[in-house]
Amino acid sequence: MHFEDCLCYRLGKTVRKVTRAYRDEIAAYKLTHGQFFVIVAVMEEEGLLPSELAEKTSQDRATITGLLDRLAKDGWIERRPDQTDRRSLRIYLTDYACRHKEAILKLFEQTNQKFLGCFSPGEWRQMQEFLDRLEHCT
Amino acid sequence: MHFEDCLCYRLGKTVRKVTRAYRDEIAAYKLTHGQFFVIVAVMEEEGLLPSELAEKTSQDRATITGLLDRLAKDGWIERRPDQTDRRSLRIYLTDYACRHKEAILKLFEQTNQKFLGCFSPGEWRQMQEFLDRLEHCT
DNA sequence: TATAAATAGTTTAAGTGCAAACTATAGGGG
DNA sequence: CCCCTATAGTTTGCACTTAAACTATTTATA
Repeated sequence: MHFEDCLCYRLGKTVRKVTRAYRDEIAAYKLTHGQFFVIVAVMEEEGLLPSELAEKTSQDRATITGLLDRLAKDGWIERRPDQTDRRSLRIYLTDYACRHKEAILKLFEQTNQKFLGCFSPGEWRQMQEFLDRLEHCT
Repeated sequence: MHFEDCLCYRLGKTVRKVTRAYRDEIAAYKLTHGQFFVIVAVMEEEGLLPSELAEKTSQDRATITGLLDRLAKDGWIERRPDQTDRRSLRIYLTDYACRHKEAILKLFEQTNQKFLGCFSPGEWRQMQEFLDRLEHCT
């Protein structure tokens, strides 16, 4: 059995390479790829809860806390208390983030396209199906 | 553009789920999946350099240093000086690791099979081809 | 209405990932 | 032989990941 046939290893290797390429694309904004996905998610819909952002980006709630911490510190987002549930927070863009909204969303689109461009639509559907299967074959 | 069509996000999501499943499989040995791959690599061939293990497992040299630190602390491997190049180290199994060698390699095989079992041989080749393409399409 | 259970978010601790700087050693001209 | 460069491994610093514990608040139920 070679490592190339170990799925966990194989996926990890690919994700590290793709993540690095992604990082280079978005370097201009000094955002990590994780921060980038969260800010895009907020730009797509403001006022979500951290837990909803965790769901939307498929990440742990604790991870989102850290990402929001850094996005807030760097002036991209702000946490506002929910009007009715004092446990909850609502995430909004700062003015700074609003000014960069169009450019960020465009960069997101372009960068994704760059990778998706390696696949025909049929291949991409096939790839998605493989990934779905993996997530559920446990 | 939905997140499901963002390759970096999509792969990250899958790798997190697969890694978690993998972790559950090997939990009995109190090894993380990263440590597990390194110890398997050493079991397949003793006496390699850390840099060769980094190459073999597709990880950064600095990451390997940390993994070897913990494997050494937990009594799995030992670093021995190279006979001719005093910069180099050679990685060997401890007696403890030797006693668990067969079981570990078997577990590696079984766990991989569990995931590979979700794919027909042709599908797995297709998947490998997709991953290779992604790694090179930058 | 007390009280127990559930929920939202955070914190903590340990490990992974990686760029950049660092130490020690080796090897190649001059 | 000396100096420059390359190499092996480590360290440092910061970010991500996750499990588990924790705080504050809300909801359900007895």
